[in-house]
Amino acid sequence: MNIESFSEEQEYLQKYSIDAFDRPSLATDITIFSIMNEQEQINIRKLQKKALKVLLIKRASFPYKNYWALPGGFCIKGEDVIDTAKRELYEETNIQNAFLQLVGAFGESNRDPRGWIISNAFVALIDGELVNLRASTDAWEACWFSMDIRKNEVERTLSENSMCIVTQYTIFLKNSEKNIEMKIVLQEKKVFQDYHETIQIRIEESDLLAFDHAKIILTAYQFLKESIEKDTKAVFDLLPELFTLSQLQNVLEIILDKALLPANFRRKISEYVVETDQIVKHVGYRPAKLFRRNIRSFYKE
Amino acid sequence: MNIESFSEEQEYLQKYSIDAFDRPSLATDITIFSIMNEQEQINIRKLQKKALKVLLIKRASFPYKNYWALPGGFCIKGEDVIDTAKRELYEETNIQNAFLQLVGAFGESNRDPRGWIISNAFVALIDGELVNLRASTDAWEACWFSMDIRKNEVERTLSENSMCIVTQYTIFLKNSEKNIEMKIVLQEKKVFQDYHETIQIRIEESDLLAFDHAKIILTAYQFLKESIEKDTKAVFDLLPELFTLSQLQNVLEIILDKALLPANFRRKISEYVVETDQIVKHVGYRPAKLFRRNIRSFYKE
DNA sequence: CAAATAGTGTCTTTTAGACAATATTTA
DNA sequence: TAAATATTGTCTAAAAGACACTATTTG
Repeated sequence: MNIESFSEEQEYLQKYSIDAFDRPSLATDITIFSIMNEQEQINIRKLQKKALKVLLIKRASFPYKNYWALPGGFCIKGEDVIDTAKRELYEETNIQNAFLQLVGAFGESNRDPRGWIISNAFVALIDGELVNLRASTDAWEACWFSMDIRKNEVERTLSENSMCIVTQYTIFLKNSEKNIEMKIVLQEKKVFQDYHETIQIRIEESDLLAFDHAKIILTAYQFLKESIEKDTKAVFDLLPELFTLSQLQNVLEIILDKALLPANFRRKISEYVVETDQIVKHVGYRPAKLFRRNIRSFYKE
Repeated sequence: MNIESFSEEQEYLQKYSIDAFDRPSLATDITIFSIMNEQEQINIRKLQKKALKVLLIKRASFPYKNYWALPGGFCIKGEDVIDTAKRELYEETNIQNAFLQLVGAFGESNRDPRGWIISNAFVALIDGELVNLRASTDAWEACWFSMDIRKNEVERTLSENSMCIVTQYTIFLKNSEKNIEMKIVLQEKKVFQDYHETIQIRIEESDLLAFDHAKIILTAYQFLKESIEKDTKAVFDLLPELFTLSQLQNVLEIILDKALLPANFRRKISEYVVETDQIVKHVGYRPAKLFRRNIRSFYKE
């Protein structure tokens, strides 16, 4: 840039007022998924049942006071969006070091009664057993909800060059200790026309979930499922450093929502794991070897 | 919600001032990729060479006056983020109906000299031949740049439980008619430590590209490549309604950056396409059949 | 007919799926 | 030793890769 245009630019910037246009508040919402034990162990002779869980926080203030919501909060000046997400997540739940991925921008005009608030939604998979959630106080109450999601195709029209699929999703969120159960219903409409695809999600029933968080959770879930379907390796984020192959298989089965045959499963993931010399202890049956990820296999080329 | 808490909430909202906190301006930037003819046909007896292209706009005002930038602009109140992207894209380039996908949120504090401006970046693949770009004026000048990207591993350290890979990307952007060439250099650092991955991209050399758009373009390119590697079907967005299998193969080869064998390629994509009774005309060699997508194969289950 | 691209057939290798069998531990 | 899970071996089917071949059009 030459000198003239530099000073011209300086002048321009001095006159520039960022307040000339309306600005939104920018927030983040984070969907944290984990695969955890369904409940306390009943039979020591049996393997623990596991379930997909999502982390929610009870809102202590308006709007949606006493409703449940995703952790998250507003961007602070000078902070990159993902750093906002990390900070809020830590403040509200005590989770650090999650690998956050952006899954969507939610900006429908009526999504927040306080005004024009746009949310960038992130998702992360973590091993929930490793986290000590912040203790509940009057202001905070974070807890895990088991998540059961059911898909039901409502309508499908197909022609040579267009199609429309309407799917209804029913999500059950449940926390047994607190005896809370929620039923969320959403409708997704996928339209393909003029060689162009559009997807819309509408909340039909939101129960005790605040804002448009039902929509965010569904989007995050679809993101999780697709990323693991396309690349199995993403599943390791859900596991501790050391794990057994059955644990790994179980986690994968829950997300993919289908059973896998041990022999085939083991063959397939063998390159991603390394055997350690450690073994699971105190189980009422043959103990399994502990494995860890094979980092080399992740980053080879 | 009962009556009391409803009126309590109303009261809260009346007192609530959205101006209590600093807010960012929210912008969108859209990376449009296309696979187009490299230049005018020279030899009618030969197939046209094609290349990956990206759409840029010359900035007519400060900041970065006379630099090239991605199409995009600021969110208007009441508008969802993706609608901003669609509107700006149409206004600046005349493109409609692109399938936009969110690829990242860019909010580094120094990314825009005007102040705190966060950008949600979208990517779309289109068939550039179908678009009549808005004619250039004093204010607008949109044009396609061929994009050549080179990857070079600078450093790799691997241990049992951590790793660091530094990769340098050099991007050449070129428009022959206007005789513009740009060379962009970026460095990507991938670190895996404590069972947790982080990725950072730094611009080393940005040439005539405005803002942090070099970073956005690289991110969008990686997104494009990965989505097509994971699911071939995404490639159809880059093609017109009717296409030959060689065109399809060529497009795929450019993105995946590797050669494919015709027989195997055809077998693999056969379920996604339907033969039409039309044929390519005016070519100096055996004309190819024209195909279109098989929508049924996209949405079967 | 030569050049150039379009399109097919088939063999081999790799990967995925199914299923049966064996191994190890503890109540 | 019975119950429960861990682990391995092998057959089969499907998908991916390699390569040679034939077909069609136009200058």
